[in-house]
Amino acid sequence: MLAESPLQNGSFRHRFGRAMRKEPSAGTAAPTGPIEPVGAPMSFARNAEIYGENDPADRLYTVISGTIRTCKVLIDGRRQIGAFYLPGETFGLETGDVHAFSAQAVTDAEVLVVKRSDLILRAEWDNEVTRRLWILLGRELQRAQGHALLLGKTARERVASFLLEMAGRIRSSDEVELPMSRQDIADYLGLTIETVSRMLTQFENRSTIALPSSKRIALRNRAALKRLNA
Amino acid sequence: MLAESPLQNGSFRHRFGRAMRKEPSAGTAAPTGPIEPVGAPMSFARNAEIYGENDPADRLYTVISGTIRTCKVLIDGRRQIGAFYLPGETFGLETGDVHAFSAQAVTDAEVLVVKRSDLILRAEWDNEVTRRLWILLGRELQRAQGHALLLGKTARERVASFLLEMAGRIRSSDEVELPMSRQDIADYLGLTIETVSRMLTQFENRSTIALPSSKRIALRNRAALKRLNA
DNA sequence: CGACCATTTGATATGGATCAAGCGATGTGG
DNA sequence: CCACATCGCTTGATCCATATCAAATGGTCG
Repeated sequence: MLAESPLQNGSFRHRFGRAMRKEPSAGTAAPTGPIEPVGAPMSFARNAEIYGENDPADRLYTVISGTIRTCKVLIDGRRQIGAFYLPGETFGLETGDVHAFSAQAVTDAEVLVVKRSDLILRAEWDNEVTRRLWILLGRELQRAQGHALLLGKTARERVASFLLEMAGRIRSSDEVELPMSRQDIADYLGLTIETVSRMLTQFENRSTIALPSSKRIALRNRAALKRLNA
Repeated sequence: MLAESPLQNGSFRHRFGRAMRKEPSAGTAAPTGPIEPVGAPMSFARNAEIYGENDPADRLYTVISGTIRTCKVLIDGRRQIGAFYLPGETFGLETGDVHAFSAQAVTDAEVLVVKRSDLILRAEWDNEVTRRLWILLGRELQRAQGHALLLGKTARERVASFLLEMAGRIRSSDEVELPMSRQDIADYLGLTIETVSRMLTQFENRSTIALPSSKRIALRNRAALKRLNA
C-alpha cells in the first residue's frame, strides 16, 4: 500500500545541497559521521520502503539527504512510528537478526548502505569502529527511552517536545521546515492528526509559534515550549 | 519521600533461595548471567534507592534476589517507570556518564555490583565481555522499544501485555506472584491504579485470569490475552 | 482490636478520539 | 490557462476511554 518503486525518481537531487550542509562538522572525527564513508549511495522515492519488518537486519544505513522513518503496523492497522532519521544519522542498527521495525523514506532520500558483517569483521581489529557502533547503539537506546517518556505525557506536551526536538535536530535559526506529514507526526506521538493540528493552532493563538505554511514552523517562544517539556 | 535506609533490613534472605532458582541455567555460558560473578552482593530494603537520576553511571548491577525498578519523576510529580528488573537481569547500563533514570528496590533485594571502568578495561582483551555488554545494551534497546510500543495501546491491551510479559519472565507454571504494587504497574503502563485495577477485575469477570490475592495472578486464558497483544 | 495502607468499586469529569465538513494548495486534463 | 479533482490540513460537533474524586473493603501489623 505504501510501497512504491524503491528506486530513484530523480527529483531528490535538489535536496542534496541542503542536506549535506546538515551533516555535523564534516571532516572531523565526529562520532556522528557515517561509519564507512565510501560506497555508492542508494536513492529512495518518497514512501519507498528501505526494509520491512522481519527482513534480515544485515545492513546499516546512514542518511545523506532526506528523512527516513521507522515504523511498526499493528494487526488492526494502527501505525506506530519509532523514530525519524535526518541527514547524518544512522539507522537499521538492531541486535536481533531481523528488523523489528520497517523503514521508509519520508521524503525522497539518499542513504549510504554498509553490510553489518563487514563492520563486525572490521570491528575485530579496529577499536574505533567498535566504539562508534557502541555510541550508535547507546544513542538508539536514549532515543527509545525518550520516546517512551514522551508517550506518557499529555497531547500538548508531546507536541511541544516534538517541536523542540525537531528544532534541535534540524539546523536552522528559529524556523523549522518539518519534512514529515501530520499523519507521520501523529503516529510518532501516539495522537491523531486532528489533535496534532489543534495543538499547533493552540500554540499559534498563544503566539508560542507561527505557521507561515503548514510544514514551516517558527518558534516564537521556546521558553513556553520548554515549560511543557516537564 | 520514597527513599529509605539504603542498607538491609535483614528480612530479605527468605527470598534468596527462590531468587537463585530464577537464574537462567547457572554454570553454562548463558549470556544472561552476570558479567562478573564475583564480588560481595549489596542489600537494599524495599523502596531504598540504588542510584539517583544524574548520579554518575559508573557501575553495573545484576539482580540476585528481589525486584528493581528504574524510574523518572517529572517536575509535577508524575512518575514514569522505565523498567522492572528480576533476578538474573542486569541494569544500570547507560551510555551517558550519568544515569537518566533512578533505580530503587521494589522489594527487599540483593544486587551484585561491578565497576564500569573494570569492565571496559577487561573488554579490551576479553571479547566475551565485549560481546555480553553488546547483548545487554541490545536487550535494553529492545525493552525500551517494546515499552514505547506498549504505551501506544489501550489500557486493556497494556495490562494484558504486562501480564504476559511478567508471566514470561517470572518462572512459574500459570500463576504469577507480582512483586510490585498497583501504583508501580500503573506508572509503568502510563495509567492510574484505578484503571489497572478495573482492567484486572474485567479480565477476572471474563475468566481470563483469576486473582487468588491481589498480587497473585493466575492466567486462565493466555490466548485471550495474546489476542489483545495486537 | 484498631490504625493504616493497598486495593477495589462507584460516580462524575474531561482530554483526546471520532465523525463530518470546510478549505487551501497542488496537480491534471481539457 | 482555467475548471476541477485530489490531497493534506484545519475546524467544528459529539462521543468515549480513561482520569479524577470519593468511598467502601480488605489485608497487615502494632
